[in-house]
Amino acid sequence: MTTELAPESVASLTLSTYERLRTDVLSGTWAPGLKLGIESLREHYGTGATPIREALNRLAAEGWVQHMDQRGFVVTPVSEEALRELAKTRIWVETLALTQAMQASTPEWEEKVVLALHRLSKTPRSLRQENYLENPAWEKLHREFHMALLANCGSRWLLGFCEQLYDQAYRYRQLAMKSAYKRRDESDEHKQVVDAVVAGNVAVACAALTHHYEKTAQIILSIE
Amino acid sequence: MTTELAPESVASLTLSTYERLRTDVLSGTWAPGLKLGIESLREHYGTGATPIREALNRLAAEGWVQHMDQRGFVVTPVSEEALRELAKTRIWVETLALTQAMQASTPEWEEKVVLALHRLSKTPRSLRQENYLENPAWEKLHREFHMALLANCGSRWLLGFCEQLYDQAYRYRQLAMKSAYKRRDESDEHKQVVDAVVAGNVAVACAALTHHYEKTAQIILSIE
DNA sequence: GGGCTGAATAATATCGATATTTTTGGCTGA
DNA sequence: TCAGCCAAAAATATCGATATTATTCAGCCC
Repeated sequence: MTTELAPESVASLTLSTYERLRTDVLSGTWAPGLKLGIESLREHYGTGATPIREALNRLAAEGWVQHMDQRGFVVTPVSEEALRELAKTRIWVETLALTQAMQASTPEWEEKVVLALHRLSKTPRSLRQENYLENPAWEKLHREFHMALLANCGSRWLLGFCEQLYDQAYRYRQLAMKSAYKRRDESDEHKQVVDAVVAGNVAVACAALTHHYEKTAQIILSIE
Repeated sequence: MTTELAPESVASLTLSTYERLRTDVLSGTWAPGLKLGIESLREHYGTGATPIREALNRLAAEGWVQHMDQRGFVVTPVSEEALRELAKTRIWVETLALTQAMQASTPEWEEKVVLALHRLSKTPRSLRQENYLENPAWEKLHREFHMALLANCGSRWLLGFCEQLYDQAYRYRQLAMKSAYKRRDESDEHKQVVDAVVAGNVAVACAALTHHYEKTAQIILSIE
């Protein structure tokens, strides 16, 4: 057997194009409803048409873009109704996942959750004091915290659904940030969830998580 | 505006290739773990490499095939453990969807469910009396019945997840059928769910649905 | 004899060009 | 003036060929 090198070192163009395109849709660089012409993307990302098309097909299956047969791709539109539906679904599905995770609780899992919260709380939300500037490190730890919370649910399917919903919600957060930033302190909300998890109180934990998401949705809706 | 023709009449090659490939994976024509070489698929489906690759990318995002970067595609393997996890997840998620659907119940929805059951019960499970031969009409109506049951849940996301899980379970059913067919009468199980839905009893309906899926998984596991 | 090395081989990934399809815009006729 | 229609233009979808990357296998060194 040969020695293994870092697998990411030479990703295929399709993969890296996929990742770049995905990032740009998530971050709102490509606005909702925008037509994504093959030719313009080809130029923008400096590749041939094949990697672009393959990436777009994957993104379409994941719901980030829509594919109209013979008529190209558009960034999936957003709407107030879609956000409400997303938030609702997220509460349902993540509540389910958290319940299962807590029922299968182990000391190792509990420790990972506490650790994830600790790391998150030590990282600043914004890179600048005066006005908001996204902190990639915080975003990464925030996602990891929420996923650590659900990691123990015992179903990769369910976990995958939660990731999808998280990322979808992230896009709405990003789009809202573009128009206005409302200062907010989530750290207390996170802490309440973890406290309930450590105490083993499923009902309280789910309620805290629900409250966290309802508030997020409410803030975004108040901006738009 | 010009007159609209049937939109399916001239599907792009990518789309029709995607559908054919998907069908072949679902039905077990391409066995789990099988390497799907671009060249052989290209010959088999009589197209260029581009439509094949695009279809494979979509299927990869949906979990039907796995994509190893620079190393091609393989049909997602199956395992006893994966089936158990799938069945478990399905019960969780569909129970959730059914609960929400019933809480938002309307006469129209109830009627659609009853109708879907009626149509299903009038269609034979197998095309032949002596031995099992899949009846595509029954399969179609069976899927429609299960989706009608959840259609009222109020979340397209949740509904999409349920469809994914249904189709995944379908593949396991198909694979199991290839080795042995156990005669089974699902019609009674379906009826029990609908009776509880009509009666408005959420707990009983969810229990009946859970029982239905547990039995399915158990039968498949007993074969393998 | 066993494991490593490095060309030969086979496959994937990518490109550039072509064939189809949709869209645009101007023209005609009422 | 406006609807309907045809031709030109733009874009998507697809192909065939090429560049890149993994795999195989024989030969070599230890």
